[in-house]
Amino acid sequence: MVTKGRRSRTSFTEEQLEILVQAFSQNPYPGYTAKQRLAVEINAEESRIQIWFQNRRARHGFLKRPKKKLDPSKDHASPKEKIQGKQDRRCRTSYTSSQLQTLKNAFTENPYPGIDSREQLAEKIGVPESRVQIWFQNRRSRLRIQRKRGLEGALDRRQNQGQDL
DNA sequence: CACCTAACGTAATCATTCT
DNA sequence: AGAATGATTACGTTAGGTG
Repeated sequence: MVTKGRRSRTSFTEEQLEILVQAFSQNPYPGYTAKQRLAVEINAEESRIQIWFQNRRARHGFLKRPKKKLDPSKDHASPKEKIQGKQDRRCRTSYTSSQLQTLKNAFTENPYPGIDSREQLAEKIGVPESRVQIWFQNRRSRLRIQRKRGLEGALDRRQNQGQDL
Protein backbone atom coordinates (compact mmCIF):
# COMPACT_ATOMS: atom_id res chain seq x y z
CA MET A 1 0.00 0.00 0.00
CA VAL A 2 0.95 3.56 -0.27
CA THR A 3 0.60 3.92 3.41
CA LYS A 4 3.87 5.51 3.97
CA GLY A 5 4.48 8.40 6.14
CA ARG A 6 2.64 7.63 9.25
CA ARG A 7 2.90 9.98 12.16
CA SER A 8 5.91 9.34 14.32
CA ARG A 9 5.23 6.98 17.12
CA THR A 10 4.54 8.82 20.33
CA SER A 11 6.03 7.45 23.48
CA PHE A 12 4.15 8.31 26.58
CA THR A 13 6.01 9.11 29.72
CA GLU A 14 5.42 7.09 32.83
CA GLU A 15 3.41 9.89 34.34
CA GLN A 16 1.18 10.07 31.31
CA LEU A 17 0.77 6.33 31.25
CA GLU A 18 -0.10 6.27 34.88
CA ILE A 19 -2.90 8.71 34.36
CA LEU A 20 -4.16 6.91 31.29
CA VAL A 21 -4.18 3.54 32.96
CA GLN A 22 -5.92 4.97 35.95
CA ALA A 23 -8.58 6.55 33.76
CA PHE A 24 -9.00 3.32 31.85
CA SER A 25 -9.60 1.32 34.96
CA GLN A 26 -12.34 3.69 35.95
CA ASN A 27 -13.92 3.87 32.55
CA PRO A 28 -12.67 2.11 29.42
CA TYR A 29 -15.17 4.04 27.33
CA PRO A 30 -14.60 7.69 28.03
CA GLY A 31 -16.80 10.19 26.26
CA TYR A 32 -15.50 13.10 24.30
CA THR A 33 -15.25 15.52 27.18
CA ALA A 34 -13.46 12.98 29.30
CA LYS A 35 -10.97 12.37 26.55
CA GLN A 36 -10.48 16.06 26.10
CA ARG A 37 -9.90 16.51 29.79
CA LEU A 38 -7.32 13.76 29.71
CA ALA A 39 -5.68 15.31 26.70
CA VAL A 40 -5.22 18.54 28.58
CA GLU A 41 -4.11 16.82 31.72
CA ILE A 42 -1.31 14.87 30.10
CA ASN A 43 -0.65 17.35 27.34
CA ALA A 44 -1.38 15.11 24.37
CA GLU A 45 -3.67 15.30 21.40
CA GLU A 46 -7.16 14.01 21.92
CA SER A 47 -6.81 11.76 18.91
CA ARG A 48 -3.85 10.02 20.55
CA ILE A 49 -5.95 9.43 23.63
CA GLN A 50 -8.66 7.92 21.51
CA ILE A 51 -6.23 5.56 19.81
CA TRP A 52 -4.70 4.65 23.09
CA PHE A 53 -8.06 3.58 24.51
CA GLN A 54 -8.89 1.64 21.38
CA ASN A 55 -5.63 -0.26 21.52
CA ARG A 56 -5.91 -0.90 25.21
CA ARG A 57 -9.42 -2.27 24.97
CA ALA A 58 -8.33 -4.55 22.15
CA ARG A 59 -5.24 -5.85 23.83
CA HIS A 60 -6.74 -6.48 27.19
CA GLY A 61 -9.31 -8.86 25.85
CA PHE A 62 -11.87 -6.65 27.25
CA LEU A 63 -15.12 -8.56 27.56
CA LYS A 64 -17.52 -5.77 28.13
CA ARG A 65 -19.00 -3.90 25.30
CA PRO A 66 -21.14 -0.82 25.33
CA LYS A 67 -24.82 -1.37 25.62
CA LYS A 68 -27.06 -0.51 22.76
CA LYS A 69 -30.03 1.19 24.19
CA LEU A 70 -30.24 2.88 27.46
CA ASP A 71 -33.94 3.53 27.25
CA PRO A 72 -34.19 7.05 28.53
CA SER A 73 -37.97 7.23 28.27
CA LYS A 74 -39.24 6.27 31.63
CA ASP A 75 -40.40 8.99 33.81
CA HIS A 76 -40.51 12.71 33.93
CA ALA A 77 -40.70 12.54 37.64
CA SER A 78 -37.08 13.54 38.04
CA PRO A 79 -36.80 16.81 36.21
CA LYS A 80 -33.50 17.85 37.64
CA GLU A 81 -31.96 14.51 37.00
CA LYS A 82 -30.78 14.47 33.43
CA ILE A 83 -29.80 17.99 32.79
CA GLN A 84 -27.10 17.03 30.40
CA GLY A 85 -28.86 14.20 28.66
CA LYS A 86 -27.26 13.50 25.32
CA GLN A 87 -24.48 11.15 24.84
CA ASP A 88 -21.05 12.57 24.96
CA ARG A 89 -19.57 12.52 21.47
CA ARG A 90 -17.61 14.99 19.50
CA CYS A 91 -19.89 17.41 17.71
CA ARG A 92 -20.42 16.43 14.14
CA THR A 93 -18.25 18.59 11.93
CA SER A 94 -19.97 20.09 8.97
CA TYR A 95 -17.84 20.82 5.98
CA THR A 96 -18.45 23.66 3.59
CA SER A 97 -18.71 22.83 -0.06
CA SER A 98 -15.30 24.27 -0.77
CA GLN A 99 -13.74 22.22 1.99
CA LEU A 100 -15.41 19.15 0.58
CA GLN A 101 -14.17 20.00 -2.86
CA THR A 102 -10.62 20.19 -1.61
CA LEU A 103 -10.98 16.89 0.20
CA LYS A 104 -12.48 15.16 -2.80
CA ASN A 105 -9.77 16.42 -5.07
CA ALA A 106 -7.12 15.17 -2.70
CA PHE A 107 -8.91 11.86 -2.46
CA THR A 108 -8.79 11.21 -6.18
CA GLU A 109 -5.13 12.05 -6.12
CA ASN A 110 -4.43 9.71 -3.25
CA PRO A 111 -7.02 7.90 -1.13
CA TYR A 112 -4.34 6.97 1.41
CA PRO A 113 -2.61 10.18 2.39
CA GLY A 114 0.19 9.95 4.90
CA ILE A 115 0.47 12.16 7.91
CA ASP A 116 2.17 14.93 6.00
CA SER A 117 -0.51 15.17 3.37
CA ARG A 118 -3.23 14.99 5.96
CA GLU A 119 -1.72 17.74 8.00
CA GLN A 120 -1.25 19.87 4.95
CA LEU A 121 -4.87 19.37 3.98
CA ALA A 122 -6.02 20.06 7.50
CA GLU A 123 -4.12 23.30 7.52
CA LYS A 124 -5.49 24.26 4.17
CA ILE A 125 -9.14 23.81 5.02
CA GLY A 126 -8.87 24.74 8.66
CA VAL A 127 -9.93 21.52 10.30
CA PRO A 128 -8.10 19.22 12.72
CA GLU A 129 -6.01 16.53 11.12
CA SER A 130 -7.91 13.84 12.96
CA ARG A 131 -11.08 14.90 11.19
CA VAL A 132 -9.35 14.66 7.83
CA GLN A 133 -8.27 11.15 8.68
CA ILE A 134 -11.81 10.13 9.58
CA TRP A 135 -13.11 11.71 6.43
CA PHE A 136 -10.80 9.59 4.31
CA GLN A 137 -11.71 6.46 6.20
CA ASN A 138 -15.40 7.04 5.70
CA ARG A 139 -14.95 7.96 2.08
CA ARG A 140 -12.98 4.83 1.28
CA SER A 141 -15.46 2.70 3.14
CA ARG A 142 -18.44 4.07 1.29
CA LEU A 143 -16.74 3.82 -2.02
CA ARG A 144 -16.13 0.14 -1.37
CA ILE A 145 -19.73 -0.40 -0.42
CA GLN A 146 -20.86 1.26 -3.58
CA ARG A 147 -18.57 -0.91 -5.64
CA LYS A 148 -19.88 -4.00 -3.93
CA ARG A 149 -23.45 -3.02 -4.67
CA GLY A 150 -22.58 -2.54 -8.28
CA LEU A 151 -21.06 -5.98 -8.52
CA GLU A 152 -23.99 -7.64 -6.81
CA GLY A 153 -26.32 -5.91 -9.19
CA ALA A 154 -24.35 -7.20 -12.12
CA LEU A 155 -24.41 -10.71 -10.73
CA ASP A 156 -28.14 -10.56 -10.13
CA ARG A 157 -28.73 -9.43 -13.64
CA ARG A 158 -26.54 -12.21 -14.89
CA GLN A 159 -28.36 -14.81 -12.85
CA ASN A 160 -31.69 -13.72 -14.19
CA GLN A 161 -30.58 -14.63 -17.66
CA GLY A 162 -28.52 -17.75 -17.75
CA GLN A 163 -26.89 -19.05 -14.70
CA ASP A 164 -24.21 -21.55 -15.17
CA LEU A 165 -21.23 -22.45 -13.03
C1' DC B 1 15.19 -11.63 16.89
C1' DA B 2 10.96 -11.42 20.00
C1' DC B 3 7.91 -8.71 22.38
C1' DC B 4 5.10 -4.80 23.29
C1' DT B 5 2.31 -1.37 21.52
C1' DA B 6 1.34 3.16 18.71
C1' DA B 7 -0.51 3.96 14.21
C1' DC B 8 -3.55 2.73 10.91
C1' DG B 9 -6.66 -0.23 8.01
C1' DT B 10 -11.60 -2.20 7.30
C1' DA B 11 -16.40 -3.33 8.56
C1' DA B 12 -20.27 -2.43 11.13
C1' DT B 13 -22.94 0.65 13.59
C1' DC B 14 -24.50 4.77 16.08
C1' DA B 15 -26.05 9.49 15.56
C1' DT B 16 -26.93 13.93 13.38
C1' DT B 17 -28.32 16.68 9.57
C1' DC B 18 -30.77 17.44 5.56
C1' DT B 19 -34.32 16.60 2.14
C1' DA C 1 -39.30 8.73 7.27
C1' DG C 2 -35.16 7.94 4.80
C1' DA C 3 -30.69 9.25 2.53
C1' DA C 4 -26.03 11.16 3.52
C1' DT C 5 -22.40 11.33 6.09
C1' DG C 6 -19.58 12.26 10.48
C1' DA C 7 -18.12 9.67 14.86
C1' DT C 8 -17.17 5.52 17.46
C1' DT C 9 -16.49 0.76 18.13
C1' DA C 10 -14.28 -4.16 17.46
C1' DC C 11 -10.76 -6.33 15.46
C1' DG C 12 -6.77 -7.17 12.45
C1' DT C 13 -2.29 -5.52 10.45
C1' DT C 14 2.01 -2.67 10.13
C1' DA C 15 5.89 -0.83 12.05
C1' DG C 16 8.94 1.60 15.77
C1' DG C 17 11.54 0.96 20.15
C1' DT C 18 13.75 -2.00 23.47
C1' DG C 19 15.66 -6.08 25.93
